[in-house]
Amino acid sequence: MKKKKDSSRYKNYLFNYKVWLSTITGQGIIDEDKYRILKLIKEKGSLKAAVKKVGVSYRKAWGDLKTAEEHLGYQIITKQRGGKEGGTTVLTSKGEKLIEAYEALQEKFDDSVEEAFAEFQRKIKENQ
Amino acid sequence: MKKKKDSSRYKNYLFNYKVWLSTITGQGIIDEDKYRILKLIKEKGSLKAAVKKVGVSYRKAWGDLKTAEEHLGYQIITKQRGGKEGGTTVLTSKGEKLIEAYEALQEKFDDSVEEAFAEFQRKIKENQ
DNA sequence: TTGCGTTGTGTTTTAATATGCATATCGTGA
DNA sequence: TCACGATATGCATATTAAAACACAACGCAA
Repeated sequence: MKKKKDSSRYKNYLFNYKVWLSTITGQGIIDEDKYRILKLIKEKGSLKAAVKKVGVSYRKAWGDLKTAEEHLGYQIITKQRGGKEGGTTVLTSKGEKLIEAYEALQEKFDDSVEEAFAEFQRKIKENQ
Repeated sequence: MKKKKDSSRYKNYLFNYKVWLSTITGQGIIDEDKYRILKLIKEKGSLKAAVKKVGVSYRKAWGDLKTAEEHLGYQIITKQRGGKEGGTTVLTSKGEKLIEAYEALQEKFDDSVEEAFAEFQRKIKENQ
């Protein structure tokens, strides 16, 4: 049995919300999972270790990162096969900028939507 | 070949975002599709007509609405079989409140995240 | 030169969702 | 009382995304 992963941003309300970014053609750029993987790559220097912790398959994460790079038009990670450790994956400086931008975005979202959520809930509550 | 439906909220940026609400246990309450269906029910008085326009199967929409009602704890639509037209589906007043609250939420999102998006994009642009 | 551990990638399997189909139920109006 | 058209719902099929699997490729270190 696989544990169910949920990348929602939990709020102090009855409801969740999720946000993710994609290109206008629908290609995924970054979401909570990919963000966590990138953070762990930065920490561990290994994609394999990162996906294990996040609980997503290596195959999928590898493909997702490749897709994201293609659509961004630049590399966010640099990978190496072989060597003492078997190989490594590290963030490029652009990759670091990406996660910083994503963090800032999430922070702004958290702040700015709080009121919207509170109001939604208040309106829904009137229905009880 | 089925046409791919996308319930993203398109912005004047390179990116999209999607928002949807669920209970904290992950049960879907409302998203863009369900919102559109409810609007069309209000307009047409028919679930069948609504799902046709939105492009989702009657079977699914019917089940989703039922689930949403179970988790909200009240009815958002009232349905009738038989009669001149074969049957009808209309919104309850609580259903109307729900879509109003959802509209207000989306509006607030649109307003409040605009700045966050702009800043994200500005940061990402530095990467080019 | 062999083994190790990780990246790289196609193929197969599995699981989750949605669709499609079949058929019952109902209420009006002809 | 019969046909119509929409709702109601189980079930079988199809679709899709993800996971699992299986190896190849690589480079260091013993």
